[in-house]
Amino acid sequence: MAAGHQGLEPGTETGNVVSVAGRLMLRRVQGKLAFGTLADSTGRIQLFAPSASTPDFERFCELSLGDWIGVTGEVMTTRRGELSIRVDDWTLLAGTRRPFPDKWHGISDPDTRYRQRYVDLWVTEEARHTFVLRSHLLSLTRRFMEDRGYLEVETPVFHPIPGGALARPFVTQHHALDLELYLRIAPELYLKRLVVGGFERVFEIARVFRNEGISTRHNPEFTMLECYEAYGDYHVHMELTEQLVAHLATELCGSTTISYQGRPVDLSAPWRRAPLAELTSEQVGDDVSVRTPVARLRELCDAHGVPWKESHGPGKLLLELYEKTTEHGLWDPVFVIDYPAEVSPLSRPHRDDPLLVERFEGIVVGRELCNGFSELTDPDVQRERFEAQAAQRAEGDDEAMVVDHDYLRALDYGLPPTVGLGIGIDRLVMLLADVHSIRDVVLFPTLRPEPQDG
RNA sequence: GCGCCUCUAGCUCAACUGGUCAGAGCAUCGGACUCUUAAUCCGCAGGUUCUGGGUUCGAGUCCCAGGGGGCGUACCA
Repeated sequence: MAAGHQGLEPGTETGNVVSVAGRLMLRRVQGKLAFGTLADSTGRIQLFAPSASTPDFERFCELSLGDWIGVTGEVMTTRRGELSIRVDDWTLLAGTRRPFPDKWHGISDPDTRYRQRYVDLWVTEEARHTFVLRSHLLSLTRRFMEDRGYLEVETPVFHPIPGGALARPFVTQHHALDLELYLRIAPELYLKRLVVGGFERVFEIARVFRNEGISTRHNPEFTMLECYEAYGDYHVHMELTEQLVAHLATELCGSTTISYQGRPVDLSAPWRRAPLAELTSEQVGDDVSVRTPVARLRELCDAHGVPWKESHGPGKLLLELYEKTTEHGLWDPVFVIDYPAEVSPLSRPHRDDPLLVERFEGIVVGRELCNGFSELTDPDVQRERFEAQAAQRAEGDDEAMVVDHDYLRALDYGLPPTVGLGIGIDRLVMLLADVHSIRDVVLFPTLRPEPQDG
C-alpha cells in the first residue's frame, strides 16, 4: 500500500479506501484527534483518527499498545505529509493482556528476547530482519541446488547408530521397539547410501543434534546443508560452495562484499585454496607437514600452548596446531585443503599423497563454514577406519565413531566416486546477517527451562 | 567443564570511597489537549535492590554460598 502512494503532497485525500490489520505499536492521543502506528509483517503505517470519523472514538483511544486491530478508511497524508489511513471503521481483533516492552529501548535482556521471541519479533527490528533473511536464504539455497540437478531428500533423524561425524549424540528410547535410538549428529551416511541407490545428486537441509557445549557459535540443534554428487571430486564442491555463497550474498546483501562486525569480507568467487600444512607452516615459522617427526610437532605444540596427548599421531598434532594458531586468523574466505588422513575417517586418500585426504574446509571470518571431501568408497579401507575409531571409543573417546555394518554393506554394492559437502546454515546466516551470536539466528535457541514461579 | 563479568519498579537505567539512596524516564492509572510521530503538560500509584547467610552502629554498596544471564575458553558446525 505504501508503495502505491509514494510522494503525495501533504494534506492529500486520495479517495482510496483500504482495509488493513496489524498490531498497534504506538499511540498519540490529542483530545479530539488521535494518531496511531500500526505494524504488520510488511511494515508500519500511521493511523489518523479524528473523533468525527472514528466510531467509538473513546474506546479507540483506550486501546493498549500491542492490541491487534483491523482498520478501514481512506488513504491520505497529514499536514506534515505522512502517509496515513483515516480511521473510518475499526475492530479489535485480539487484545494483549500483558504490557509490551519499552517502546524506545525494547528488550535488552537477551534471555527474555530468546524466551519470548513472539514479543521480540515485534520489538526488535533486526531480529525480524534476520529471520526473514534466514527464510530467504533457505529458499534460495533450495533453488540453487535444484537448478544444478540435486534432489532434495529427507533421511532419518533417529539413528540406531550415530555416525557421519565425531560428536556426542543425544540418546532416546522407542517404547514399542524397546530400542535405544540416537538423534542424528549428521545425515552423511544415509545420503551416501542414496548415492549407492542411484540418486546421483542429493541434498538435505538437515536439523542435527549434538550433545555438546552451548556458546555464541553452538546450539545443541542446528541446521546443516549436506549434499553429495557422484562422479565429482572435492574441486567440484569447492566451486559449488563459493558460487552458492557468492550468489546468496548478492541476492540477500546486494553485493559479494559484505561487512561483518565492522570489517569488510570479500565473498566473491573464486576463493583462495591453500594446503593445511602450508598455512600452518607460515604461522608456526617452520616447515611442518604430516611427515614432520612427532617429537618436533610436540615441541611446536608446547611452544604455541597447544595441549596434546600421547595417542595423537602427526596428523592430529598438525591439525591441533593449525586450529590453534592459524584458523581464527583467516578472515577472507579460504579453502584449507588436504587434511591428514588420520583425522578424516570418511575421506578418500589424496591422489598424490596417501598420508593426506582430499578434504577441504571453507574458513570465513576465522570460522569454519563448511567441510567437504572426496568420499571414501573402498569398503575395506572404510572398515579399517571404523575399527580404528571403535578402538578409540573403547579407550573412552565418546565422540569416536561406531562401526556401521549396514553402511559397509552399502559400500559393498559400490559407491561411485563421489564428493560430499556440509555447510553450517546457522553460521552462514550469522555471516550474511552480520550477527555475533548463533542465538540471534535460531528462533528458539535451547535454554534452561524457566523456574516455575512467574 | 573452567575463568571473568553481571542481576535495582512491568521495561530502560541512576544512587561518589558502606551513612535519609530506594530515584528518573517510558508503560499502567486519573486529568488537559483536533496534525502528532519516542507527542506534550499536570497528578496518582508502583520495589523482599535475584535468594540465603555473614561483617558492621548502619549493606543496593563489602564477604561467603546458591540461582539466572552474558562473555571468553574447551568441543565442534
